[in-house]
Amino acid sequence: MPELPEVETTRRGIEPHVVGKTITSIVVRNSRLRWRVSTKLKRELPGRTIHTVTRRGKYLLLATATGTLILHLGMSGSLRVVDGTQPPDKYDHVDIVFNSGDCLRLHDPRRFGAVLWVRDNPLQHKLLKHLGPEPLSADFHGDYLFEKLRGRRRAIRDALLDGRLLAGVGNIYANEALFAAGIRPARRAEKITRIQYGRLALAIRDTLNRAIQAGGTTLRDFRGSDGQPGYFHLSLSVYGHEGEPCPVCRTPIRAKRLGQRTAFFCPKCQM
DNA sequence: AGAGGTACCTGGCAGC
DNA sequence: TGCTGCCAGGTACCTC
Repeated sequence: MPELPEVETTRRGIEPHVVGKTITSIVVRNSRLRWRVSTKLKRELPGRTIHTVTRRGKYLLLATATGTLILHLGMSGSLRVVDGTQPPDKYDHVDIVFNSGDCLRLHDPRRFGAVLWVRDNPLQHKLLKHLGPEPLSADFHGDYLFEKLRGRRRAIRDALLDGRLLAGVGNIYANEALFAAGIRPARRAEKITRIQYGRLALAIRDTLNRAIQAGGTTLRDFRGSDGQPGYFHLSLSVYGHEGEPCPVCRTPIRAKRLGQRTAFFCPKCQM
């Protein structure tokens, strides 16, 4: 589910409800997420106050004075702020309960998500340390892509999914941005010109920004922190639209297996 | 170093 | 209706 826009939508949704709140307890109903949820959380988090809620790539960082809670939503995770008395459902694996009576509830059917507690600088944690630039930041631009991908033979779609190149872009937005830039997903990175990379960087930024504005993309089960789905799926041009007409030229959209995941493109608009 | 495959897990859906 | 197989928004880790 969640790529950068969905995580950012979640961040904005929970921020006003958790900043300044003090944690009273942690409830772990199923500790078997991507990594086992540490029992340290129950000891160390009560009494801590959340100072900030930030995002790095697809990771959410809830900072306290003594450490940071790192949350990842995996493929199917979502976070909601609910009244602590509300009964959990089958996939509500972790609650972070606050002194206000509210709790931050992690729902994750596939359990690819993560909840980690780190005392040191979270940006130096091994999961975050090697992440590439934020696509919405000033240090991400076409020249960066051109320099980093010079001589690389891999498909551009695969390169865009690599968090070490660029943080937070997943399969949906990689495909959508490539469509907007007129570049085929299977195109070898080394064949793309500096000019085209300039267009691609702008397309990535624009696609992500528009998705955030729409509250993210809901394909199956994504819900924002208010329980509402995102609406960007209504704006998807190619992703999930195999056989349907290209919104620009009406040529049927094609789907192609690239590596382990499906790429979508317009054979006429994308070269 | 880079590329490719596997693994983690469940729900939904197409096809029979 | 029910079973089987395949697919899915992520990414660490392994082998070649």
